[in-house]
Amino acid sequence: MVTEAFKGEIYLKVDSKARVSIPAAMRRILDAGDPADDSHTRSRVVMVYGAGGSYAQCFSIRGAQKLYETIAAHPEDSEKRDGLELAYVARSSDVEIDDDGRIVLPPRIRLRMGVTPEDMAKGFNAVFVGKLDRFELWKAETYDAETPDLASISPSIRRHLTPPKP
Amino acid sequence: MVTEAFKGEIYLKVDSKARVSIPAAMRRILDAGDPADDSHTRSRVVMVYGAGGSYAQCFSIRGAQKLYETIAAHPEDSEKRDGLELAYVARSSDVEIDDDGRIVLPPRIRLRMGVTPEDMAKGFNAVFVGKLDRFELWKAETYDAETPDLASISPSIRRHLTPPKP
DNA sequence: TTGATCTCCATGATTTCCCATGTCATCTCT
DNA sequence: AGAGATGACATGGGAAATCATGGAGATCAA
Repeated sequence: MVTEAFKGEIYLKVDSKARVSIPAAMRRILDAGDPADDSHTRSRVVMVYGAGGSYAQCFSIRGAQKLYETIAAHPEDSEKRDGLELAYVARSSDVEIDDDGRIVLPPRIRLRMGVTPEDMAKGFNAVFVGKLDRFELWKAETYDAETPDLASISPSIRRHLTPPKP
Repeated sequence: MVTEAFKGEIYLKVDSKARVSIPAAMRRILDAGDPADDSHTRSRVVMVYGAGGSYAQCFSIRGAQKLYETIAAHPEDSEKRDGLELAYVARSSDVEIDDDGRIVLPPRIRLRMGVTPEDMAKGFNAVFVGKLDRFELWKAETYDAETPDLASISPSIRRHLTPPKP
């Protein structure tokens, strides 16, 4: 049922108006995952900044709906439910993709990513990191610093690529 | 059936006349959720102050109708039904949105939010907090103090994203 | 009349929209 | 094969529209 998935690390520029192009390949997945009713012409991306890490998590509309169903499965008055609503609903925004394939990063997302006023004045680089059902959006500098380089992770990771025996 | 939902945390100013702009994105949802009959030109928001917490809960007209149906599903003479009717029906007001997109906060709502006379004299900041089918309206100061900050909630929250076992 | 409330207007800031440009990769035609 | 056309993408800038907010006058109730 997995149609197509977010993949890859794509570096793109954010300009001084906080605009970024969404990588074309990812944009196509977002388009496909946005039910076409006539309340909105353009497709959208759901950006979450409440779930930890110095990056934003991004979902297609359908991806976000699945997330909300998971949240709604918790009892209405539970603490977990409150926390999840705070992290993934209150601390999220639906962002429209304009006709040039760009979005404007909302202020809170920029905050979460660790974007400084100087970054904004000059523009800065961001990385889109595909994670199958979602992608993450990082400030390039942060991503490069916090992400283990390939040499160190790959041998152990590879070992787990074989499905575990039942 | 999910049309569109309230999301995000938006900080706005309340002036000394108790006026606040409703964030444009939320206003659009309220507009869409207010059936257009000619008894009212302007759209409205249903503000509830009886449900606990130091904030007001706000619904679109349609959202409130759904709420009333839920309440009506409880047996007529049950204690739960009485409580819900008091909290969500008696202690609520329909507030009109003016042509500039603003509302005037009713006194009862201000009371619930913990707004002091000094706050009113100078004006103060409020936060609109989206929760899908409704949004909450807080005094900014209170919200910031009572809401766990991002760093502290996130690691534990993420762990709970797995749906609860039935 | 005196507050209080409602309407309308003004303004600065932001956001949105539209068009232009540069750079690739691909395609077409001789 | 190579020159040039074509089209998709990323990026930049200016003009126009929207948004939040402040204040002045009109209206209403007591």
